[in-house]
Amino acid sequence: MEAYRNLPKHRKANSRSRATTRERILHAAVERFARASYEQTGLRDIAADAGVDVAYVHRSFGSKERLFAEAVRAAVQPIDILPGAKDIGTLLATHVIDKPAKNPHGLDIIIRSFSSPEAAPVVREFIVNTFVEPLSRQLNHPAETRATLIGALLIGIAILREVLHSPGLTQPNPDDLKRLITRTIDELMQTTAGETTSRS
Amino acid sequence: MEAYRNLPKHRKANSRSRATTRERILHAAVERFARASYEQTGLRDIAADAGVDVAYVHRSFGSKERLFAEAVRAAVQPIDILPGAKDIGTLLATHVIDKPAKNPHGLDIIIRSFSSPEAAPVVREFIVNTFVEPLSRQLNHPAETRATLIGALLIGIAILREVLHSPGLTQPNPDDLKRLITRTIDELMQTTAGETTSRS
DNA sequence: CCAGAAAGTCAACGACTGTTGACTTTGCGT
DNA sequence: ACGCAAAGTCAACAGTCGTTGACTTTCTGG
Repeated sequence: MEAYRNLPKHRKANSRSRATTRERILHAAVERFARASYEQTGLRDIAADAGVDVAYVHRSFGSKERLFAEAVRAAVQPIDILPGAKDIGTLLATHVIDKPAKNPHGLDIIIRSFSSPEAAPVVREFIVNTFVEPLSRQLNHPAETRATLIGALLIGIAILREVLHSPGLTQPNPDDLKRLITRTIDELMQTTAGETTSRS
Repeated sequence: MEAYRNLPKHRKANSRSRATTRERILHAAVERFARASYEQTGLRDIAADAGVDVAYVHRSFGSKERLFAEAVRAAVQPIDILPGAKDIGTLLATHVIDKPAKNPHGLDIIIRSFSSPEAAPVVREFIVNTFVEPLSRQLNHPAETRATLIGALLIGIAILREVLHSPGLTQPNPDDLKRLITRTIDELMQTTAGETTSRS
C-alpha cells in the first residue's frame, strides 16, 4: 500500500539511529500484525510505515518470523495477575472489554495469527507462559484446564468482538457485558469437578 | 500424432461427471480449508486433491472466495438445537470436544479463516445465522449476548485445542472436560443479573 | 452421424511475496 | 582528514498466487 509518511531524504540529521530505527520498525510491525494476520502483513507494508527499505527490515530482524516473534513479545505485556488477587474475573473481563478500545494491540496480534504455521508456536508459547501458567497458580484442581478454558473464553470474545464485530458483543452496555463475563470466569474458577458450589 | 499418450489418469471412463467432479472439488476444498487458513490454502492444492486442473477449480466456482463460501456452507451443518431441548450445555460441550475427533471439519474452517478479509463476512454470517440466532431463542434477556458468549467460548476452546494444542485442553479426560464446559455454558445460559432463574 | 455444448486442460499473465548480493551513504575513532 | 564499519538502499531473484484466454476432449441431443 502507499503510505505517505515517506520523507525521502535524511530524516534524522544527526547521529547513529540504529536503535531508534529498529524501534520504529518494531512499532510498525506491532501495529500491522495487530490489524491483519501474519500472512496478510507484508514486510513492505511495515517498511513503508517505518520509512525504511524492505531489505533493511529483513536484515534488522533476520526473518519475518523473527520479527513477528519480537512484535509479539513487545506488544503484549503479560496481564499482571497479582498473587493474592480475588477479583481476577473482573480484572480479566475488564481487560478484554476495555483494553482494545484504548490501544489496539495486545490480544489482537495473537488472535489474528494463531493459524499460521510459522506464527503458531510463538503464539502458543506466549499464551502458556504469560497467561495459563501464572493463572493456574491461583486455581484449584484441574488448574491448567481451568486457566486454559478462561483463556479460551477471552480469546473467543476478542475474536467475535474485535474481528468479526458480532453485534451480540458490540452492542450491549460494556458494564453489563463485563458483569456477565466476570460471572462466567468466576464460575470457571470456583466450581469443583464433583459438586456444584453455586447451588442454592 | 500418437505421441501424446500422456493422458495420465482418466479416472472416470464414462459419462457426464460434472456434478461428481464439482462434489470432489468441494470435498477437497472442505478438507483443505479445515486444516489451513484461507490464505494458506491454494487453489492448486485443492485441484491436485480433486485430480483436476487449477483452472477448472476456478471456473467451476467463479472465484476462490465463492469456493470458500460453498465449502463453509457444505462443511458445517448447523448444530441442531431442538426448540425444547434442556441440556443444550451438554450438547454443545459434546459437540466441541467429540466432533473434531470424528470428522475434522466443522468448526475448523471457521476458526482458521475468520481473519481473512475475504473470508470473514462468510464466517460471520454463518455464525450468526446457524448458531447465535437459533440459540438466542432459547435464552432470556440479553439473549443474543449470551448466545454470542457461548459461541465465543466454543470457538476459543476449538482454537486452543485443535489448532494450538494447548495441553490444558488436550490432556485431561474428555468427560471431565465436557463436564466443566457444560457447567460453564449452563451458567452462561441461566444466570440473570440478580439471581438464578433455573426453572423446571 | 454429426454439430455443438459442456467438461476439462494448458500455458501464461501480472501481481505479490520473502529473501539476498552488491551497492551507496553516513558517522565515529584515530 | 581518512578509513572503516555500520546504516541503509537498490534491484533483482525465485517462487507463489488467483485468474484468464485459447485450446482439446468428451458427451449428448437432434
